[in-house]
Amino acid sequence: MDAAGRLRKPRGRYHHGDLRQALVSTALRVIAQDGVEALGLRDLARRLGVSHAAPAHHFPDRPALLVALAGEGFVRLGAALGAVQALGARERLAAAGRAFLGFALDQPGYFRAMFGPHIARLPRAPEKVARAAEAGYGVIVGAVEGLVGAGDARVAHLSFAAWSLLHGAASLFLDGLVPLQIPELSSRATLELWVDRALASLCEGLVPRRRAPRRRAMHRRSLPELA
Amino acid sequence: MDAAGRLRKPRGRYHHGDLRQALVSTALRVIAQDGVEALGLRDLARRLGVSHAAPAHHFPDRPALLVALAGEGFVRLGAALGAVQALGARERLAAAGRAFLGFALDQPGYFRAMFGPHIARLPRAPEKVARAAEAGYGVIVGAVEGLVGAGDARVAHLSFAAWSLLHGAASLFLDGLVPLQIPELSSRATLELWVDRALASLCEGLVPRRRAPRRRAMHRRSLPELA
DNA sequence: ATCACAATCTTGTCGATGTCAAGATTAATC
DNA sequence: GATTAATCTTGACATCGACAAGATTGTGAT
Repeated sequence: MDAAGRLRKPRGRYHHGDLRQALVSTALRVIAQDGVEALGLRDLARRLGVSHAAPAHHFPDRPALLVALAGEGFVRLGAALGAVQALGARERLAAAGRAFLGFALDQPGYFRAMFGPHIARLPRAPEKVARAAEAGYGVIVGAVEGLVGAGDARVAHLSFAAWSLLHGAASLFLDGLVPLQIPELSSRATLELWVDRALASLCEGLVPRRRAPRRRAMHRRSLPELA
Repeated sequence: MDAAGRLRKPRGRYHHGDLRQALVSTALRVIAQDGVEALGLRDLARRLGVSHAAPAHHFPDRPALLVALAGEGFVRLGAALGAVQALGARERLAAAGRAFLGFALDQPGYFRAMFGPHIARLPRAPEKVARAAEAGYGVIVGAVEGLVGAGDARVAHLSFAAWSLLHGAASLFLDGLVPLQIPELSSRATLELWVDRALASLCEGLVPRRRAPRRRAMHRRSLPELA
């Protein structure tokens, strides 16, 4: 097998040599460019110069390929988030946020495969994905615990808020829903800065640095319309 | 035409009578249950007791149906958000957040059609969708302006943070990615409460109520890994 | 009333897809 | 070097979105 990252199969050869890896990387490129919906097995085979049924020998069906992508994606995200663990309690959450957002923007293929709307309906994925996602989420929770102390009731709140914020920002940006509305946010650097500030604001609001009179109140406002 | 909300075509009749509306409402049900990917024109026709080519007379192709759903969804979301405008500046943002989240949870079909990853790639949609989404986003911006004053540099930051938070929370919940990780969040009421608190925390952090020494600093921490 | 026209629905077809089955070719192992 | 396993190919089938052409029904002018 050749060391070079060849994708298309040479015309003479019968075997591709590294079809599985080629399928994965090409699928990631397709998803990054045109979304999960645009991913087709026959199309992949065509791009790689291989017969339409060849992919089936590496991934039994389309869902299996997506599950494999999501699984590898979670491993990579876990690695990126794990590197944050070494940091001090004060900077860990901010670093985790930057790592998450950076992963989403750098690897949109993985991100979409991991967090797309299809993921919950993927056969065989839920348990595996849930466990892997839990690991990533655990890093966020750990960082928050380092901030407010483990066992604090605010841990769950702040973790979830941070997770939602990061997921929302990444999704909006990747799906092209942000630049249309907020011209300032067309650049990636601005997005990262703003998310960084928003995360800091969240902490500031939920766990004020100055010893303010510990008011976890402010929520006794009325809930108008929703039950 | 019968007033009752009939869906399937009576066996004797040649015309359905209200096929367009039946297509829309059935499509919403399908999307709410199984996602946008599961939406098929032939499947819809089958459910409604109509030939496989009948839908084409109301929606030329699949993207057109999705665009129509997204369009109507934006109208409804706009109405829900518009009702917030009457409120006082202090409560407007929280109310807008609850309205947005309530819409997403009550109308998951519309929400997915509006904010799914496909939306940016939908032909003819971008301009229309962008304008409609801008209107909804404008309500958020307006509410924030009522809080910190128009022209304030923090308006854009806080608006974007709130939007990301709401979008992320709604997406995670609808895609089944939350309950697996955070058992407390299996109930909708808890989700709404937590989002409400998170939104309040965001405000608290970015625009402190007490006259704290205006420190928009805290961002001079180093940016370790990302460029 | 009736006639023409437009709207609506049906049947038939085409190319493309995912999946399965069976055979061909190459690599690996004893 | 022969046998076995892995890999790839060809062929087929059901299903899908889309197009074309014909059938049926509602509408409006005369």
